[in-house]
Amino acid sequence: MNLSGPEYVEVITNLPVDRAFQYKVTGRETFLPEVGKRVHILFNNAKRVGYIVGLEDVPQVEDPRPLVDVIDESPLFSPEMIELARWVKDNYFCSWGEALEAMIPGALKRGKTSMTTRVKEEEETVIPTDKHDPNDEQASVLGDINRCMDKGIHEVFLLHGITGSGKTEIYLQAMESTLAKGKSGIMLVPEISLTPQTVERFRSRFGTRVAVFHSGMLESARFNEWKRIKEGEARVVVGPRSAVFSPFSDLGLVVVDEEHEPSYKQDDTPRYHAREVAIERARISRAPVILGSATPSMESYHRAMTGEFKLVELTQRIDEKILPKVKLVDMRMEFETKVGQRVISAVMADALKRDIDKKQQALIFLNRRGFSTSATCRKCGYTVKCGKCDSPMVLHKEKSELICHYCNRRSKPVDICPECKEGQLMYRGTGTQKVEDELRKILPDARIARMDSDSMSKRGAHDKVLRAFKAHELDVIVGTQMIAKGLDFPKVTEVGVISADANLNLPDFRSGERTFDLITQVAGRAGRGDLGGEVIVQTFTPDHYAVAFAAKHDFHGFYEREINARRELMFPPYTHFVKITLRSRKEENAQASSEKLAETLKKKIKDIDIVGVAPSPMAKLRGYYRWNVILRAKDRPEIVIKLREGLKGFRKGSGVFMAVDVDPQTM
DNA sequence: AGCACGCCGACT
DNA sequence: GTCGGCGTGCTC
Repeated sequence: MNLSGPEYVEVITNLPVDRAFQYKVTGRETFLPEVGKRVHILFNNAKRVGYIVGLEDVPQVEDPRPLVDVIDESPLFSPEMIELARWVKDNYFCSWGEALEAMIPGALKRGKTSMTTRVKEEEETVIPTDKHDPNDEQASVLGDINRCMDKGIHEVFLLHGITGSGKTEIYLQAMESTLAKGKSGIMLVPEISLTPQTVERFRSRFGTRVAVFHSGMLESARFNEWKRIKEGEARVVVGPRSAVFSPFSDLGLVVVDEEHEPSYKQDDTPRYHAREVAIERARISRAPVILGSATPSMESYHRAMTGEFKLVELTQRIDEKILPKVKLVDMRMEFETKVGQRVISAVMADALKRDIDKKQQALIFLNRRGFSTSATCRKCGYTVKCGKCDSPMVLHKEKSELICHYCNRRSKPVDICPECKEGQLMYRGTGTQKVEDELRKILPDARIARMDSDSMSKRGAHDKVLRAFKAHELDVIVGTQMIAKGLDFPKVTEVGVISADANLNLPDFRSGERTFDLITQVAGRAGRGDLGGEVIVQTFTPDHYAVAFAAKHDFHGFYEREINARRELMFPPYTHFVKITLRSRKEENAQASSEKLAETLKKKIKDIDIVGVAPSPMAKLRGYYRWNVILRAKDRPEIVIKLREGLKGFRKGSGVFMAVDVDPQTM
């Protein structure tokens, strides 16, 4: 028996069971049981990994089972991180263990203590980049942030700055101050902007003190980086949302770049929002947070307006370049007058020709992969859909396939309607592949490349195209989201948006916001050099406020308009939505269960605001029929507590799966 | 989440 | 008679 140690430990697991279980310490464990260490336990007669969250001297059940062993010599989780996990489960509806486990690499979840890692690739020679002297605006923010760090004050700074206003330089210098004060910092970026260029920028400033996470990293590399952070070797982390859980013991700063990006929300359990976790984590560590964006989320800007966040408007463009002019092309007119100009308008075509003649470059943006977007029968009107999803099959010309963009199911393209077996199918709508074809017709001499996840699947392909573009071995790039962010090419004088309203008709209260963000972001790619720039935006709804304000570079105008609508409709940021999705192979079961759930909640929770019970906008996905129960609440932790209570008696039908999403990014 | 217990239908 | 369907409840 261990005389000094505890007699019992409280253990949680990654099961969706929101409770700790007690185990008996035998005294024969390899290591002393302590809070934050992993253990092996027999739970329900199965061996699994658990996490110690408490020590006890009195048994709560008659005869707790003994620990199998303590895995770790020293704790994996600090008390702060265990608290953070508790916050996550209280705000996002998961178990404590599920939240805790989201914080560590896969190998550790499986009980491993070490991993053989491949020999590190040759250290590249890193050229330190010049540190710019901050201008007045930047110096002022940096001063404020430094004061917070010195006094141990948690404050959230919202940096609203147009492209080129020097946000990244502020991040880098704030991070330098953090390190100078002997603390560590986290820099969150959306996965899509985690390009080699971004990483390079950090490495050049901080060298080997930087740890980097990105998707497509080998598990061993992930483990390695995690260990370097844990051991204090790495002091700065750059990574996507999960990097918010980096195991620093001396956190001094968290930066969330592009804070409005939907990719900060995890779309499986635990369904946390990394920006919100970042704020909570920094609050626990009494550290400042910097949120940065050219198009802040309604949520964050509203919190800045109410004084909860400190708003910093960066108005000076570092190089004093003026913003590019945005020209809207009304595609309704185009359709009426010029048959055959349906993809690229005459205005855009002329501008591109001019641009190429002048030996300048262009970026053409369309947020849709493939050649056409749907295949519809001329006779009976049937649209070819994926057998497993409620979505049209998209023609991909390269491999001559129909592909479902939701489940990746593939089939052979056909000419005759599979429904009526008579009508000819017409392939309608425009994807990046069609745009590429059209561009080659309009600009026969131009060197054109396409960048989307189809053409960029090979490792290094992305980098290769960008390098070629930089060297002006390419004139035009047509691409999806992946060309909308961060690219900085001085010879790009023309930026085209093929369809500004692609997202506008989605049944989602954020569709206006998304459209505004996208146009603004893409527009930011033009005119970054001395040659000036122009943006041409094709739209069927030039009068829509999201399109019109984006064209005028007027964030504040857009915000005012949008926030008023949100207030009137009682939508976020004035409330929180909770989306409960029930899915089943049989549609009746999904429907019956969601109706039953709504009834149960109505009965058990007083004042519950059930906004709707309806099929999900994507009513069928991967062979499952989906129904949503949407709730609305004033306070997030409160609705989570109430929901836990309300769900206690609820029995969903067999074969029905339920997912609870707090603050969903899509409805 | 698993897994066992338990209570009703169609089969060797 | 029994095999097995999945509804229900528990896991220290």
